[in-house]
Amino acid sequence: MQDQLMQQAEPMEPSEPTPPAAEEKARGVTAPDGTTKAKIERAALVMFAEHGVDAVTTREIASASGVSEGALYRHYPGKERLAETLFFTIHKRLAAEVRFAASESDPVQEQARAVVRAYCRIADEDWPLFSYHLLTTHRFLPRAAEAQRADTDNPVAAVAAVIEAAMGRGDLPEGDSELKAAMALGVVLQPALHKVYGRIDGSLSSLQDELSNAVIAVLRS
Amino acid sequence: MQDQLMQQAEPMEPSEPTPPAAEEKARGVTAPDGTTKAKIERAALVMFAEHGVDAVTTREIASASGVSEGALYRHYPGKERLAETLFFTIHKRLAAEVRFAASESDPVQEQARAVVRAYCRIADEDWPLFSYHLLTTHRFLPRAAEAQRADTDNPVAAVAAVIEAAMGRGDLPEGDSELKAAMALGVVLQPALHKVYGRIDGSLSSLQDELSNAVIAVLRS
DNA sequence: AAAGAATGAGTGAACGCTCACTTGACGTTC
DNA sequence: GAACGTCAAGTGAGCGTTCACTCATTCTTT
Repeated sequence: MQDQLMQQAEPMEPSEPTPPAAEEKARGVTAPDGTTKAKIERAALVMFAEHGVDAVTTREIASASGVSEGALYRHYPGKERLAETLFFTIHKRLAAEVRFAASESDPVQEQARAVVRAYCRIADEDWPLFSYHLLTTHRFLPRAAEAQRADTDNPVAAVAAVIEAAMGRGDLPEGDSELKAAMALGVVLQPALHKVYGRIDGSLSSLQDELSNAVIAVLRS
Repeated sequence: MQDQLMQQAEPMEPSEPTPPAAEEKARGVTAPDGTTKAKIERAALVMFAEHGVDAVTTREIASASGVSEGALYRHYPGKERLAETLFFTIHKRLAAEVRFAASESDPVQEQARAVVRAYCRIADEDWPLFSYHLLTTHRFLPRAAEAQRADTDNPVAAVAAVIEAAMGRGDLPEGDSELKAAMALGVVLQPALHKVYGRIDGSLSSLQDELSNAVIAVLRS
């Protein structure tokens, strides 16, 4: 990206392969940090989240991650599969975290608080990954519609399961658990979206009390 | 679309220019029904909503609306502006309907019910338009970030204004009206999204009581 | 030296958009 | 009322560009 000049510039040490001006850390999503695969994933993720999958070219991903375009194809069969992998990585992780957070607490209010806290933590820890998931759900979910209900776990099913269990326990009034799950998720995800649009600043975690209270109110409504 | 065969086929009456098998009605979004512009808009809208703006080609839009590709460029400077026009048409309409619905009722619960009812009605009346808006917000909103706060009215600002007024009136406890607006919108929009994904069936209106109750619960939380 | 990883110029296909042309409705002239 | 001119609307083959992907070659590691 920095033109052809730097080719015969000073021979920087190989243990620091990224240019000095670069500030991005290459946290892996699927691969161990520092590997070529991780660099590709991180660069793709950040750009996908900002501009959308279609607006980012393979050349741009290569250039931003400091590797060649061909290297991308050694690790992924194509751009689409790369985008899909990134999506489902966090998709499955969110589901797992929801189930875990709910399993650690008891009355449904505490479960709600724990789940909201987990969502906020994940979002703040890796905002590009979280916002990418938020913005591209409609690209990948319909395709996996069958796999959805079958093997692949997902956040919605996880939340619905928690609600259903609470209903069975008498913690919540009986009702449509799918709808309750959707509404509860909306309470958290819409503010997250507004953060993407710049209408809300600060971390999501700083809102967790208000979010939790609203979620609990929805569940009881 | 139907090959070259039909050129010298039976001479169908000119008052019925659409092929007999066609079932789409060409409800206009910006233009009067039946016009070429309306046909283009409707076809583009349906395909954009289903596959995303980038996945639909101008050739496909032309073929689906039964006009030539060139005709599209007589009415719009390009595909992107077509997509943008469709988006902002409903964007502004939603804002106007929110303000109107809120102005017609008094205590904030009734306002919430009226606004939710309006949202559900619009969604059910023209689901392609509504779901297109839902799925492409992140494509157009950031661009209009400045215009957003200035001249162009928008649903979020409208909802926030209603909430703020209710707070001033003492109808609701004081609090962050932007956040409350986001959460309240999420309660409605996330179930709408789930309808897009096929996780929820039936009209949105059939859920309006549950949605209203949840929205009110959020506002009071 | 052999295998694995990375390179980057090259390729073919697809796409948004253009433009010379056709069509038909309407007005004007004699 | 026939001939002509004008104009808006529509057409579709074709143009230039972009992009995902390939592969012969080079570098790196063991």
